[in-house]
Amino acid sequence: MEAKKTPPPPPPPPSQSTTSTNDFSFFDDFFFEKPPNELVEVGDFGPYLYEWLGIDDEDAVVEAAVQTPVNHPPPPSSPTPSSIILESSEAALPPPVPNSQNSSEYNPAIANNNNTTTTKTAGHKRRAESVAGDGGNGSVAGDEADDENNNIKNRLKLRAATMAKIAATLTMNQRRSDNNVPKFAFLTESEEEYLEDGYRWRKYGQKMVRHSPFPRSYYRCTAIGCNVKKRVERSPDDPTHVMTTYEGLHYHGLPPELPPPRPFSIYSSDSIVPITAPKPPFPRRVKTGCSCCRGVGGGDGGSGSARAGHQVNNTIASVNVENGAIDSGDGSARAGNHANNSVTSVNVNTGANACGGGSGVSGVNDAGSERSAAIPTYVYDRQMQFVEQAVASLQSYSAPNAPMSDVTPMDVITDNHDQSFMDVDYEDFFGDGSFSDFASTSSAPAGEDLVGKKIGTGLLEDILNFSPSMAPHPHDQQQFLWP
DNA sequence: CGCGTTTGACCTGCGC
DNA sequence: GCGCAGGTCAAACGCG
Repeated sequence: MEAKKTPPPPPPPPSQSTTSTNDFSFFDDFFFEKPPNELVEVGDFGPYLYEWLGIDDEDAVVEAAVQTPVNHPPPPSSPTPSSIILESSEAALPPPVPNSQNSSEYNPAIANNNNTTTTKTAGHKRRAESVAGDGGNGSVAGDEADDENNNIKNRLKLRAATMAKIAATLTMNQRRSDNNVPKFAFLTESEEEYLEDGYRWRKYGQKMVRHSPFPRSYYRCTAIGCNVKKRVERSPDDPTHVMTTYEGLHYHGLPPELPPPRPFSIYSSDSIVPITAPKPPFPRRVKTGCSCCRGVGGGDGGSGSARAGHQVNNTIASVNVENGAIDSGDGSARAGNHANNSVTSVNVNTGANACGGGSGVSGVNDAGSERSAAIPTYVYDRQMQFVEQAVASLQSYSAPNAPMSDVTPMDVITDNHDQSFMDVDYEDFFGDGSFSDFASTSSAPAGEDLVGKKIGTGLLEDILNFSPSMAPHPHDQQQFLWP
């Protein structure tokens, strides 16, 4: 890596003795929150890394990583993103290359080429840069590019091996309590227990829960290496609503047999129209009929296989995104894949202090309250990833004529490392309401990427305006070089 | 036969 | 320490 990259603050020694291999707490703040383009280097950890890993040398680390391939097809021109495979914690990691078809995104070499002072800038900046036509689609010439890619490869491998080691070290319950796994939830008015979202899920459990007469079903994403899970249950308070909670992020695309997500906008506007709305009826991966077709009824046990045949008039009453230690506990639901679905609010929370948003409560967080902290842009990026995925799912599988005008301003709540809150009203930085930039689709008109720049810049300005005296986290300082 | 679901058992954390 | 609750496992089962 070039010298212009400011070394991250070295983590404390993993442990005072080599025996406490379970002490990985020092990764929480540093390791797991590396932005998408920031890969762990050996030097980041000082001499303790291999000792902590119990591995003799770097070759062994890399070798271990190479032996754990993932079958995800890498995006074009991406520097070996598929080398990452993690047993449990990968959901918490930003993707080496996110769901984007812009090959220049998340390419540190290219990003560096564009701006030598913002090596640590996150994805949205690079999006904006590439659209600005200042070389964002360019490439690093010759050996320099090769060296850079090799460097990235090696560090990816190292991170993979390290994370695998960590995962192997974690006990089951340590994994369960991983605070870094993002969670987001939907509450959907639907007769169906299971609402298609475009991903393929495998059910691995069902259980009656105390607070509800309805069973809770547990699903895992079936994509290789993907650890995203979701819980599905009917709301005990309002049985007309289905709650679905997602845990983790998909770092892969939709199954190929599915239609790609439509570009979209979730913001309230009469003028909003889907950009490339598919013509109904949509292709669907529906296995069995819904209740209107075969009468699932309110059946308890054994109802887990009830796939949606079609959902009509679903209403997304709330979307709650959370990356915090505290589970919102409100479950969720996602958009049905059919007619007249609507989103009434989106609530994002990546902070350790969860909003605890109640289920189905629209606009859980009051905009403008408790503005105090700055957030790193990569945290913001992760927020946007959550939202991107969540809303993309909703939008992709909702009807083209869904009454999106019902959407209310989105609140974003996050925290910094000090866990203080910042609360930004959606309208503050999503000024024109367009959210399409984050759909990471190749079909979005180029102009929409400018929207992304606008959003990001606005957010940072908003943050800074509300926290002028807040010293940023050491990781953050470079993040705020966003022009 | 393969794949996904079902479902009882098991594991773990937490409160008392 | 015990019981409860949530989450997960895995063998059995069912369907295409």
